[in-house]
Amino acid sequence: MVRVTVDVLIFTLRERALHVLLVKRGIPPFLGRWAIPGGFVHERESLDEAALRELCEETGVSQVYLEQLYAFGAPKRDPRGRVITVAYMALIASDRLYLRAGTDAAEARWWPVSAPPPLAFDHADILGFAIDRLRGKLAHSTLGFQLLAPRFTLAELQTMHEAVLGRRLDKRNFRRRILETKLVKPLRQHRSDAGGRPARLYRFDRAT
Amino acid sequence: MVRVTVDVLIFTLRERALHVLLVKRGIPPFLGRWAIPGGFVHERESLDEAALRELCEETGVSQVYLEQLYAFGAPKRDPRGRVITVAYMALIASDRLYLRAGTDAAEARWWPVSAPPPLAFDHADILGFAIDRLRGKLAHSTLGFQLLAPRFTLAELQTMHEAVLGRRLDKRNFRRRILETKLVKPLRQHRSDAGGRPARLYRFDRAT
DNA sequence: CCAAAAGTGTTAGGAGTACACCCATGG
DNA sequence: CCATGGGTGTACTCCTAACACTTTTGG
Repeated sequence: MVRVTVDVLIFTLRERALHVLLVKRGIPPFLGRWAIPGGFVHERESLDEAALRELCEETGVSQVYLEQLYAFGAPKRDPRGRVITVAYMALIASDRLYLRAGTDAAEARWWPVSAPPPLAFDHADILGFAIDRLRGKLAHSTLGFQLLAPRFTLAELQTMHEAVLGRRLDKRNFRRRILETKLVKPLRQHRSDAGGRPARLYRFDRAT
Repeated sequence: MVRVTVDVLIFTLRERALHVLLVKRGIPPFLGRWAIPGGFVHERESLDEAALRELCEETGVSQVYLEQLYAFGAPKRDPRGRVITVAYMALIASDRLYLRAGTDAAEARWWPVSAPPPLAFDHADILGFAIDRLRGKLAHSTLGFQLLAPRFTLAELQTMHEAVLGRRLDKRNFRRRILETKLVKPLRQHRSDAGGRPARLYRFDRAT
């Protein structure tokens, strides 16, 4: 009989780079190898609910962006037997994150997607699939805002886009394009992190 | 324990309209209702292989375009118990089709996607998902050629696009755009179906 | 006053869209 | 010769991309 798991790719921004949460396996197979967090789907929960549960167990957060990616079902992807996995992608703003102590996993940490460690199972394929999907949807949807705090500067928004896409963007074109969409609403507040002119804060405005 | 099925949406063109193959259920639940053809995933086959197998059982064809769409896993989507289904989409040129006699299903026939019958389970959702995906990918990929015979006229190609998108397209713009892509190669042959000037034939040319 | 980051317009090229007439063939 | 479908070009709009200097603050 087939067993079904969900694996959840949890992305966040740290230090201007896109990171993914991985856990170190405490049991065979692939003991000590890094893996995408996940687990079996329970009898009375939907796939989406299972993914939310895994996400919450791992990070303690809820109310996040979550999207199903793809079902991976090669017969020998898990040496223990027939396991099909449905991969999900979650995006979390780093200000909402505190990694939960005492998880199932022996160890959990953030890895930059530009230089991940060797991964267990077919998880490298799954990670590649997720990054492609994330890049593809960034321009045509509002999912990117999920990686930012509720109030953000345009420089932060641009840095996020650059981190996801892995390339630099033109500041003036970026700002014009963003402001034309009416998806962000300027606030009266400003913020000055380092020395320099304080930046205006914006918030995401789904309505318009 | 969870069971896993694959459901395969098989699309083709008939009489200038996009059609989908549905089967009439011979057993409860939803006895007599129309449904997307599918079946359980076997122990030693991948999801893709299971979808190919179902497709071949239903239509007798192989070597077709097949793409995984989405995994549907609401706990009560099947009243008999926990069944997760992975939906696939297949595209077949009508010249390659002959519906296989003596399938599992009591009856199988083509339905126009613009006016499908009431469907079993959550299959109406799945059909809607598939059509959205097909429309979305038509412009940015070469999958549409799978719905045509190896040699086709530009009018046939345009009719196919119109059938999938559900709207009329401008002839001159369509032809210019297609020819600019270099994806089609003109042949020396022409064809005259009805009265009128014979149309030049083309073939899909993946190489360039 | 100097360093550091924020903020701001114009131009050129390419993509998409609207639109009307002549051509080749069969009957 | 006429009905039928095949085949062609131009102009306008909009989006994208390239590009450099001024402004505001903290130290």
